Amino acid sequence: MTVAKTAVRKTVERQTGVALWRQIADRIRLAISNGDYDTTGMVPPETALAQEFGVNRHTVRSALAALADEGLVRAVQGRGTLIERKERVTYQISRRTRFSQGLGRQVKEIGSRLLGHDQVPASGEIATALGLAPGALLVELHTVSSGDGRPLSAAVSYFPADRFPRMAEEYARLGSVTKVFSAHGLDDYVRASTEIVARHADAEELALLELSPGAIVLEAHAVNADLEGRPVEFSRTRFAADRMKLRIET
Amino acid sequence: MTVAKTAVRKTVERQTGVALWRQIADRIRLAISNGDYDTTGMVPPETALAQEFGVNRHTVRSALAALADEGLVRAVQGRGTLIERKERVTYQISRRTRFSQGLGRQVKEIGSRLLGHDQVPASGEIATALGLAPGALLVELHTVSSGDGRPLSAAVSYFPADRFPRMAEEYARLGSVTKVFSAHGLDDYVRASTEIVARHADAEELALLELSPGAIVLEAHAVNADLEGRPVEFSRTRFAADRMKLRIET
DNA sequence: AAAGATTTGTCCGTATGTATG
DNA sequence: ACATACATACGGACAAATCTT
Repeated sequence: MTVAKTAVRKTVERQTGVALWRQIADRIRLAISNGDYDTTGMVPPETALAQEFGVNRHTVRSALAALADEGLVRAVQGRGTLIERKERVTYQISRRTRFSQGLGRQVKEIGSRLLGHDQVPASGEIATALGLAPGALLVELHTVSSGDGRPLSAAVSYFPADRFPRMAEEYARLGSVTKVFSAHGLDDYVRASTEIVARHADAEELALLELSPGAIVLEAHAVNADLEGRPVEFSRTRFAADRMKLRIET
Repeated sequence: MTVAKTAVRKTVERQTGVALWRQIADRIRLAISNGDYDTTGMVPPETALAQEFGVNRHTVRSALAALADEGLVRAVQGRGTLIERKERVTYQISRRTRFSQGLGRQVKEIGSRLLGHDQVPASGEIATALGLAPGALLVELHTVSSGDGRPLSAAVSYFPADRFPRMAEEYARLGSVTKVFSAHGLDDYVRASTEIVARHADAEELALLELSPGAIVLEAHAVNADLEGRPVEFSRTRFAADRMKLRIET
């Protein structure tokens, strides 16, 4: 191919504060989720991986041990390293985005846990997004959602308290924002806008999403509105980036 | 908030393959982009940071040195460590997404560099996305785009060779896919779908986007189609995550 | 069934990077 | 700048489990 030659190392980088075994674990995880090893259902032999990445076999073993610890692969002596789980869950963003709905076909069991709730005054970005005067009362929900036992996202959601006074209690009972909206007489709503940023997870997110340090989160700020265009929800959702893919239909 | 005085390193962890200085650099970078230090425009003193994170001052110095190397902060003897503030550029994704258009209002100067081009047979995901039989000829473009001299994205784009035979040459001349489409008689097109994944940058991306090791890229796979719904472009764009925000209008 | 090849598991030692004081 | 402790990475050798011939 006619590409200008750049002095690019095809191998992993050293002395960067990120251990080689972790960089290699990241690359193998990506290859697995890309389906690169689907023909065999196994990771290539340690010696082959060591050669591919230009490192010692021990280093590859450290990487595979980390992936085994995540439950992504399982090593069997004499046979190889089997892939246990490869799928990234796709989260679809469209005008009719519903959290649980799209996920239902991809995982057997969806979990929604309410970590806590509060009443807070609107301010700044949230007040603007919801079209409220600063100081208007909001219901704040902290939730974690998981698929087949693996945490997928941690969210903080805000709702106008005057319109959805029983939000927290109903959510604890129903486990779905869509159902609580229904219980408050709002039968339909649409996604107005979504903003997405990627960054390293902070300590709280590492704990909530059961991630290891250096992990990445996709943070989405979303506004949902009723059919008259009045905003009904502002949410800040942190997705575990290595377990999720976002799909946007336009 | 009430925090225990002996906050013993709840925030950073050891033996995880990520050096403490890098974990701390990540946290300071996040705090800067959150605007936590906006009142002073400076990072707190090294001793304060060392105490906050429960690490030795040497470790904090390593973290700050890394951030200075990125150009995010500048240490001045006797004064402190000054923040060189940089805003995230917003990239808007909608049915009418045009790369250069939305960026124009946010940066003074947009740069588009053609790294190379090739003719390749369609296969796998790309053939599917473009609705072509495997083996159909494609034009492949490698490009890097920047705003005010900072690299923002690196893309590999594919176009049906029979419909856009002069794609590579015209792009080199016009510097915009939209203009080349026009030159081939395609006056309008729409974004059909976009899939987004976040991951660590590989060695090639670190070089192309001038990132430091451990940096994050947002990878978007997009399909553009003409008004009859026939796909005209498949692109795989890697955005420098710490310089970009994606906005989705639905 | 036996032998050899392949692949993961474990042990030794050495050099360098990271973190503290 | 120095000293100390631990994590990371490398190299080699061999054992144990599995598959192929």
